Amino acid sequence: MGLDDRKLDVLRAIVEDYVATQEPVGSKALVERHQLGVSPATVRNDMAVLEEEGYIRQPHTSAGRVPTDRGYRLFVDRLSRVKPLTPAERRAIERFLVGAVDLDDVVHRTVRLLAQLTRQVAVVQYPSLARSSVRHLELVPISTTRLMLVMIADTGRVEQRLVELPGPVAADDVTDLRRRVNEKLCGEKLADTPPLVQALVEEVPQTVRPAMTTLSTVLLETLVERHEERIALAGTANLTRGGLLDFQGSLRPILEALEEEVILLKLIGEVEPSTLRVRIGDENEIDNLRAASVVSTGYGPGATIVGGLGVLGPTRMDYPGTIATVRAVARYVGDLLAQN
Amino acid sequence: MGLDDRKLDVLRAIVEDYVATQEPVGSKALVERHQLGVSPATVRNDMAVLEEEGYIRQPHTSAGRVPTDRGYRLFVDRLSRVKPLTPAERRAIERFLVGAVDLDDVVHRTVRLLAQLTRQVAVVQYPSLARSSVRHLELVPISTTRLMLVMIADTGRVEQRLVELPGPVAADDVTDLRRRVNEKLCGEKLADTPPLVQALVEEVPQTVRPAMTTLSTVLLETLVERHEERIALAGTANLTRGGLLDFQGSLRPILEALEEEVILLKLIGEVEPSTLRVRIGDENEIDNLRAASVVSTGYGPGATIVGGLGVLGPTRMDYPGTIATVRAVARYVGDLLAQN
DNA sequence: ACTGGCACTCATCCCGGTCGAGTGCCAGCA
DNA sequence: TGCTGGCACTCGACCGGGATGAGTGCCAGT
Repeated sequence: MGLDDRKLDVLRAIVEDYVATQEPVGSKALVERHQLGVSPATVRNDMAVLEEEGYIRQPHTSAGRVPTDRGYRLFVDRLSRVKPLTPAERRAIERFLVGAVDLDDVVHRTVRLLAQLTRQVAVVQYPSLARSSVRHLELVPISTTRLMLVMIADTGRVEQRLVELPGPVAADDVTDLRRRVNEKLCGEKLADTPPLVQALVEEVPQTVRPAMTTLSTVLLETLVERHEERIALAGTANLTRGGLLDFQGSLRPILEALEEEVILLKLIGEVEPSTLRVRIGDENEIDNLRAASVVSTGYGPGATIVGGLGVLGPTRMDYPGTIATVRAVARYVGDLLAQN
Repeated sequence: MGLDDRKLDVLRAIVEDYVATQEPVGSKALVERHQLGVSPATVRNDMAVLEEEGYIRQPHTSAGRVPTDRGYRLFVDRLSRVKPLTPAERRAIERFLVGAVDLDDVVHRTVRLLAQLTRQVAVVQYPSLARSSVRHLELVPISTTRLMLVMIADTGRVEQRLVELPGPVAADDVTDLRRRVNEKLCGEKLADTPPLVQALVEEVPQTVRPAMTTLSTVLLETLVERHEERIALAGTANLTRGGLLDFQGSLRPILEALEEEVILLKLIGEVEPSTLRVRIGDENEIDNLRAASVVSTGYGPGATIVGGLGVLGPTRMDYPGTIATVRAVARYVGDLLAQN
């Protein structure tokens, strides 16, 4: 049962070689490429133990060994050394993120950067409305019975909705509503707004009561219920690296999963502060992603977290490198947001 | 050189069978499955001519025939009969598009609908700013030296940009600016605004001149230069149907092309009124898409066109069906936009 | 101008044999 | 006890050849 240091070294060597070469690794090749200080026979014995414990397996009898999901897990938890970013990578991050004019711009640049650096599929969640506060609400008259509601959050996100009023409303009344709504809701966490919106409806003068009632419905939808989380995606072409060997030959399930925003949110949305999650193969709850690994973390200005980001790739990925990159990008983006 | 009616019939039969079965079609199978009224030998002679003319080819000596890009082109131009939508499809379209609350919502639903109906990759361009007019401009003070500029177009699109002012500006001045900007620009085509913006800078009182200058830069960027065309994409998983036989085995180039907004715009953005374009294989200017076909058209309220939409699939696609669907969806979306 | 017949081509499939990487086991040695 | 070298064994990958059959081109006959 005991996995002594050498066995762990062997496992590490197997993971590293397999990730690099994409081919099952045999005992002889191992001792040649790593300074293990023992003979292939000894390595074989260690391998037998590792296999018994479920950390590696052989695709077929006379082939080398391949790490299992469990093996990768052990590797990530205890065997991988932090791999510092290269100066080139640091420069790439900085160069990529300066000059973003917009929240949209920031998110797009980030997701492309992540995809490019990790050479995998990158996913970035827009700052979550659930974690934002109201900065400003704007009511723009479109016609006498239609308003455009624009909500600007402190995270820079802007949401808009069309409001169909039950009857015509005068311009002055719209101005009045705008003032009231802003006074009441500005600065509030979105999650805290429902009772305030309710109060608004009651405070409002009789003449605009119907309009306010309709508006309140849309407000609640926009602020809380519809929890419209947005997601940006990039690097799907990277799925085809490794010539269809990864993902057991079919990209189908992966691509399907990537089309579902709900699934993507599950992947990168559930973030605890300053934690980085690595989900390897079977550890993914989503069946379609059983052949993939996901590295994700939260980001936000300072210590607060407003959204998640991460990458998805084959289980045989360069975990240390990917983890370092994801962490670094998240920190840079956080700093960027803090400046606004 | 002459392609008599029967030869055209043969070509049509080949295209239809090949699209259906995905396998090279031989002379014998052809006469079995279609009422051509002649023997396989005759069909073979016709095939020889068709091949000489470049409409079909054989993958290898003892295989059946496969249409070439040129063959598909002839089929689309002269041989395909219009395939009316099934009632189920009509219902699907209606069901899918009612209840959209938002421009975002409309676009998302549309692109998913298209992908689902055609079982291919769908692309929808947001209403182009270049073809929109200004409905309203809003200036939201974020701090004394920062404004959020929100532009609402008549097509429902909303764009926002952060404006860094050169110095602090009073709330009253912001109100004044807002009024001036709206009076000057509302209702104007975005393309016509540059001289008006220029005029604004000169009309404005000395005190807000610096702010207005900065604002004008951002305005011009937002309205004209940045031509921020947005695109929605869905159905990439459909690329994997046909088990890697389509697209000559590699999705790589296709996925790469789909990541580039510029390319997508090229595909569906260049629309002449009420035209439907079919680009088959080699006809695509983009090298990465030489193995694919694109069916695209414009959409918009009434006869005007505000954006493009289309689908991308293998050259061996069901052209009549796809064309009918794309056309129908474009019309429905146009009607939907007309209601706003 | 169409048809049936026929010889021919060539990809696919199946089979058996060879090759070699990699293993497990064991006896010997420190 | 733990490591090592040696050895027999397994089994997938690769290769070549023969059989199969779909599909063709050509030609003579109607």
